[in-house]
Amino acid sequence: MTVRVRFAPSPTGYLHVGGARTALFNWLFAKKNGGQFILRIEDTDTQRSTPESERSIIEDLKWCGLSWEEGPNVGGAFGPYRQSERVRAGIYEEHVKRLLNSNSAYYAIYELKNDKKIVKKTTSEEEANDFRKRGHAVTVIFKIPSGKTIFNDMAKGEMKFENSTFDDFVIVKSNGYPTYNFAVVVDDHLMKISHVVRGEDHLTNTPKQIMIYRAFEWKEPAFMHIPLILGADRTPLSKRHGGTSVDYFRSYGIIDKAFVNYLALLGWAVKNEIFDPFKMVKAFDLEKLSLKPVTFDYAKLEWVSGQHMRNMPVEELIEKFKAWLRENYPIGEKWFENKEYAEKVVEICRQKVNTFRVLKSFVEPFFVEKPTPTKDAKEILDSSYVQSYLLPFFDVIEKMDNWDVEEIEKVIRGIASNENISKKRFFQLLRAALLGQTVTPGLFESVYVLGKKRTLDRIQNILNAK
RNA sequence: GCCCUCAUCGUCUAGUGGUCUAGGACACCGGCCUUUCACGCCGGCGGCUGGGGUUCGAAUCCCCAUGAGGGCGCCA
Repeated sequence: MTVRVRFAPSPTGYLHVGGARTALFNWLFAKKNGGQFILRIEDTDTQRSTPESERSIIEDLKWCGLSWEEGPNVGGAFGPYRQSERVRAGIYEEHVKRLLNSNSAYYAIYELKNDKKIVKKTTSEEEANDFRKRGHAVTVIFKIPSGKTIFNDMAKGEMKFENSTFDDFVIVKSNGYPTYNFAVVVDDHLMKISHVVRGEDHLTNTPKQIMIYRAFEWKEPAFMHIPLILGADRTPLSKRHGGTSVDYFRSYGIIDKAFVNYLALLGWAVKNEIFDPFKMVKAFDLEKLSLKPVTFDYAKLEWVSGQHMRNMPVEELIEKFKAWLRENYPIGEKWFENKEYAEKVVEICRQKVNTFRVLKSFVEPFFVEKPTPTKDAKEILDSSYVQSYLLPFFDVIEKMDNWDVEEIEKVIRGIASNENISKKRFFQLLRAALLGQTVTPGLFESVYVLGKKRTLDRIQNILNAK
């Protein structure tokens, strides 16, 4: 059997980290089994669905590195892949009729001014249309059969539900659109989905859906429900906890691979925690996922990001960093005109930061003509002793022939011990003078990367301002 | 209220009846390195939700309790 899985977001907001994780696990499962990963847009909520949301969800999925064989704007043999388009194609309508005919569903006619109160149930289309013409709201309701519904969840084992614990439920709204529980069944079946892997919030929807499968006499796919992501206080992850959308972490400056790495880590035990999830498909095993709701740990995410920051080839990091700058700090893109210099700068800065946002602040002073001093740096530069230590530094640097880190270190240490100043103060003074910050990459490396000319120019600038 | 799921350090987890005085990672604390902040290295703190069983033996199996999460929409 070919594995076909899908991710089916509703375009009513941003892609949530939980959604991203679900999508990732589906993707991983598909790849591992040589199957297909399908994207379907569930936009049957005409009030809340927006095209912008669909766009941003798709963009965020792509940022995560996910790709799909079938979906909107991609096509495929089982399209269309937007439910609104499927409504227009009459796909659900045709299936509702079958349910009506087999007595598995009925029309509900509501009181004229009260669309909560059902005044009549019927399976006659004619009768329903009649009422509709007279202004009554009409829906189609699925009739819960008697008995039990039993299925096997891939993670949790046998699930058994008494059908009597469920109430008949609406499958077609009065505006003609199918409801979620109905549309998923029809689409998953028609799209030949073999495994439905989704959040645990859908667990109790599953028996309802299975009842529909059985009413159609269709074979249902395999189901697996994965735990939800919670915040530190064990309540559902929300804005109060920090960010919840993929978009948030993206602009926060988390590296894409690290984000996906962390998502995979949530519930998946591996020996080496830092990895490229896309190279781990063989090792991936859905059924080994942990069953308990997981807490989203922002600190660990940052750590994972930092690991990737340092491990990945600089060229690759720079590509990603440039993409981040394009979206968040466009003037930073021109920093990379001098590729060789930029590479060196990034190389020394990446050693100490975890996110692009912080990388940007480390890197920036290397690229601007005259760095704007931070408050701390300004305080140092305003003090009276500045000239007396910067002058000898200038002279010594100017005389240097071999421009290498060891030599620079020797020279700087030399001044610190000759002059009447502590190493710490002197080093901080140089940081402030050269980079306008008191927190910088290693001082000797910084001077080395800046190069002789820039170093001299910057010192000259400070001296002139005195 | 009814139904469903889950339960090992603060967090993510290893563990599948004896090798567990419960292992790792993040966080935290201390130290080293040292030029700031970090990175890195070393060390420390810290946990089997409770109660009953089953068994020679339970983190591991069963039951109950408790706690947490989810569902019970013309939302998905």
